[in-house]
Amino acid sequence: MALREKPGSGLELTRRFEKSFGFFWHATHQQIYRILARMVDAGDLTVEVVGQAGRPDKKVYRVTPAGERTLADWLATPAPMEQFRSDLAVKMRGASYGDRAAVLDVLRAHLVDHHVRLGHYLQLEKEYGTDPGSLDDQTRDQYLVLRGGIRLEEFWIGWVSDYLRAHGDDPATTAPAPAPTPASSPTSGPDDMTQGEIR
Amino acid sequence: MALREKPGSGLELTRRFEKSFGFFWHATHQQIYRILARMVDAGDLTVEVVGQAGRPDKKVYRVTPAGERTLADWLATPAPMEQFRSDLAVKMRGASYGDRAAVLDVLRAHLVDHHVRLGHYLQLEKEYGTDPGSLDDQTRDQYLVLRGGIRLEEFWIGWVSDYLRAHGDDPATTAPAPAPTPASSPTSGPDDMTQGEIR
DNA sequence: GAATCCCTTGCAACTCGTTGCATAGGTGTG
DNA sequence: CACACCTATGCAACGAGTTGCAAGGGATTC
Repeated sequence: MALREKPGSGLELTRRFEKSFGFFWHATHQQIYRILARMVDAGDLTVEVVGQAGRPDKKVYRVTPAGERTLADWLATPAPMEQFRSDLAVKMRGASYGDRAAVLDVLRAHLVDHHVRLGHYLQLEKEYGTDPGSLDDQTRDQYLVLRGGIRLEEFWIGWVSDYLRAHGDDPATTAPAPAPTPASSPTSGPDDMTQGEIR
Repeated sequence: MALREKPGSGLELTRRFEKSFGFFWHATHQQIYRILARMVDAGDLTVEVVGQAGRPDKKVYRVTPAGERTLADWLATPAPMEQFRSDLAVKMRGASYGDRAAVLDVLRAHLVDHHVRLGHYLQLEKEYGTDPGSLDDQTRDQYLVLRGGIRLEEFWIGWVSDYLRAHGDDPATTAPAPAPTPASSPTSGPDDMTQGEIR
């Protein structure tokens, strides 16, 4: 996978993944392990078991030339448009079949979540300095993806604010998060919870 | 499900679903059938087999009072934030591990797709008239969800345009779709293709 | 008249992803 | 010392969703 260009073990990768890909792709260690195993089968990776002092052994994975080719191919492959799918949209759409006030509550909660995230992302954005044009290619890509995250949060905030407003609610009371986390917050970030029921 | 408030059969629902939910939730007839069966088990729906002249029998599903309660409960249930997940983001992020020009091509293709969709949605938006405030609750919800679709397309267009621009590409050449489909296009709409490889 | 398509329902098999649990040694806390 | 926790890997089971295929009759087309 695009980030495995630096070798590492399953858990390491999981964490690296979470940290750098976190907000636009989440994966559990389980998934990573399984995919890693599959990729070894396919010849895209090699494994090397490394013993560690005072710790369980770990398996260090490395990308093979074939793997690099696979990756390059994948990158050049046109992907079909992504299917947007959202419980929240369903709730907005179907609000009149239930307690509208309750739905608005749910939306308001989401709104603050998105504000929090946005604040977090904006914080991260600062770390790229004032002139993104001066960054090297890889870092610029990172920056641009982060910009996407920011735009995404703005999209959500705009949308549900619209909805709330149209239903006589004042989204401004769900204030634009005042002071975000001081510098870098270790515990914060894209906190994911378990999935809810669907339909 | 939020739309099954009007009775109908599996295939009918599938089509209704596609038409009204289409762009923010896609479901195949298979899924619908299975979920329908499950909901009958759960007591949220009743079935009635209806014979038709010159056609296979169909099963008409209806929501029970218990089903309405289930739905209302679901609507009021706070859902955890949705996990954004995007191949495209991965490609942008990892473009330097492959042929960047090819990635830009992929992005350009997406850009036109999103422009097309946006055009389509804007067309639909017109049908709601000039004063959305005057709509009844249900129709307004429909309208507001459509607004979300529009915002979503704008998000995508903004994002990938940013990316292209940052990499010396001029997104304007991927022009803002000139003349959209004349009035209502039967064959167009959220056209979905099969999924591509992941990671 | 034959071929083809549509309608309706459904089965089987698969992928992707999640959750819960197990193992097995090492470290830190009360 | 016991308990909880971290690291590291992994199994088993499940749920959601997709694809391919089937059956059986009606309608359309050549």
